[in-house]
Amino acid sequence: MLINIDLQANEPIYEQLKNQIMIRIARKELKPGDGLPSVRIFAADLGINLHTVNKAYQQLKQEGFILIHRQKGVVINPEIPSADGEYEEKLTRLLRPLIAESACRGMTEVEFTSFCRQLFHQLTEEGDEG
Amino acid sequence: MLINIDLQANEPIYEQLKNQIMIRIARKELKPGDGLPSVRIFAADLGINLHTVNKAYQQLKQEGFILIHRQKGVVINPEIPSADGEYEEKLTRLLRPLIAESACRGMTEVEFTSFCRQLFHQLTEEGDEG
DNA sequence: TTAACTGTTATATTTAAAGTATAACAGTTA
DNA sequence: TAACTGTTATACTTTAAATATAACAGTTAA
Repeated sequence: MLINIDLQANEPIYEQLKNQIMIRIARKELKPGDGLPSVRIFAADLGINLHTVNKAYQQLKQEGFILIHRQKGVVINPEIPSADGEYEEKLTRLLRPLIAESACRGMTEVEFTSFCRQLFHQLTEEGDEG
Repeated sequence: MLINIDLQANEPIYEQLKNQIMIRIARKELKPGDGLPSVRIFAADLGINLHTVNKAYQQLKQEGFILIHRQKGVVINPEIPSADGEYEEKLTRLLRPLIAESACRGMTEVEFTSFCRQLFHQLTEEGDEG
């Protein structure tokens, strides 16, 4: 698990952890059924507290990305819930300010969507680890 | 200035304010040279503190969206800085987690970019106020 | 059985950000 | 002079994030 955490960043550590794990699932560096470190091991590796890892795990579990078996450990969910109406609402809420600022700064619709397409590519096609 | 603020939301009030103003600039409901309420008036209208409005204004000024003349008030900047490398870095940092989660949830590149295109349209083409 | 490991829960504490409450200053305008 | 600007300063409360310990319940291997 090559995870980089920036302790100085504005973004909360547990959010960074969630994002890093989701990014690795998208890149297929983490595949369905793959295991994640225990909260204690992961916390020790990253030099952070056990509860911070646990908070990330609990939210990832709540959102359907991982399964937690009491003594078997943490595993990537083979059936991550598809994007539904609720998720699209969340996505809209988060994307709208980014699109607004980009438009204010002169980016066209084509420029913005091309930018997204390129990022999407990097996240799903790049790398040899998957 | 029809601005809606949700005092119960997780998103900080000054962030909501910044976003609402940027969205209205993108929609051309706010045009170059248009004035914004004074910090005191705006705060009173929204039922919040003067400093919260001031914080939003200071950041919008810092990012080039507004001009502040000491006694003349606050005005939409006619020359909002274009998207540069630094902005694209920020945009990448904010978009990557959204794209990763969308990919995990089965959205394709086409579906995601279409979603963005639609949102972009709503923000720049919709409404009669502009 | 014992020891070592899981996730989970509880409690207490520290730190930083967000927001509020007042107050004052300096400059402009009617 | 009075009323309005943005700005700055100080003090306070509330909340979220993160840490520090400790313990519990269940599993697994020695």
